[in-house]
Amino acid sequence: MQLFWRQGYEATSLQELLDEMRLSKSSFYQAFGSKHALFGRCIDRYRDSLASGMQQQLEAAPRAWDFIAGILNSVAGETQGEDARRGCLVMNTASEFGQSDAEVAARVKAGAARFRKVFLQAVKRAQAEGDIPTERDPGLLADYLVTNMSGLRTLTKAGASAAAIRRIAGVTLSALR
Amino acid sequence: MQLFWRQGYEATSLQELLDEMRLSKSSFYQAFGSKHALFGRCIDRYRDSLASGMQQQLEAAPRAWDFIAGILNSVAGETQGEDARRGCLVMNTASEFGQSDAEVAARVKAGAARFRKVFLQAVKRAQAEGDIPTERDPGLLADYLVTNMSGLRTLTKAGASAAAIRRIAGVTLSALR
DNA sequence: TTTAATATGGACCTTTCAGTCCATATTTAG
DNA sequence: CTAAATATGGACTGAAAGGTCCATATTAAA
Repeated sequence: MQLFWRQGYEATSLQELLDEMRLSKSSFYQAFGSKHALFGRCIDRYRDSLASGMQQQLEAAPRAWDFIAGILNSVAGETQGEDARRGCLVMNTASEFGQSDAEVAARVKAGAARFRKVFLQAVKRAQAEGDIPTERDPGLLADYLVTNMSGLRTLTKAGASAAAIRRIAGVTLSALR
Repeated sequence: MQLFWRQGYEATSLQELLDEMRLSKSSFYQAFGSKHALFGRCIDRYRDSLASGMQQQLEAAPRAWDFIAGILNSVAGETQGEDARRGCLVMNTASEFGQSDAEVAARVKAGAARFRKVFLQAVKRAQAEGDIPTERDPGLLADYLVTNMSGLRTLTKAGASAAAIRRIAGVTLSALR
């Protein structure tokens, strides 16, 4: 999953996967069937672990607004360190595959839907807490947040600085009020 | 350029390029040197032609605001037709390469900067025309617009409908007022 | 301890990848 | 018309791609 996340599907060779997993080819094919099948499971795992992590963060946040602002600003932190600028596996995959592979496209859609769901809860709670006007459509704002997370991460890949990301995230947030 | 745009760099084979260009291998290598070199020129060409097209649209628009709204909403149209959901070559390349290839990264950065420049002009004119408050930082809003264009196009690749794109674009626009 | 089931290493397969090379056409210049 | 320069087709290369297969280890059960 880490390799696919960092490099994408095509750019990750079977050999790299074997080396990283410390597995022989036969063990690999017995366990996973194919590179493509493993990739599918990686997307699923990524989606589940990221979504549940977000969920926990949301539940732990004193205010849903803090969660939303925190998630958007956290992209700034992804410009530094070991695994900098690797983006989001689901959106990276959307970009690499588009609609060319039906199975992959379905997984991407499911991933986007999961992330949207967390944002939807967050927006609704923020509305209940008085931080977002109740007349705004929470589903639409959730879509908007997914869009902006994706956009911010792509800008990160394009070389944007942490400071730039934080400033743009501020504008994104301002649309919710 | 069309092939790289639709499929990305790795996923486009030399053979596909030769077929599309109706060129033999020797002619190709004499003319372009390598697949990588051609790719670089494609990015440059894409950047120049897209940026100048945007510039023209901006100049032709009765109000800069119409241009901004039009560009954002035009992504909705990219969900249908022949070349649907191929995104933006520059941002697709940002996603595929990240910072892994210095030469490519520089070209991506130059591309993003060009698009930002057009948006910057547009925002400034829209401020002069009274459609965007003058106290807003035009450079920041330009960055925000690039971010949202990228995000909308990635959502397109993830399978979002034209209607969804238009609604999200509406939220994006609302942050400018 | 013997037998059955599972796991694994490594050789091998075909295909495709980007890229090179050279002999032959074709074009341009004098 | 000739000679030089350029363009091109096609054979060829080595490397790497994903994937298969089988004989040998290893483990678990009786």
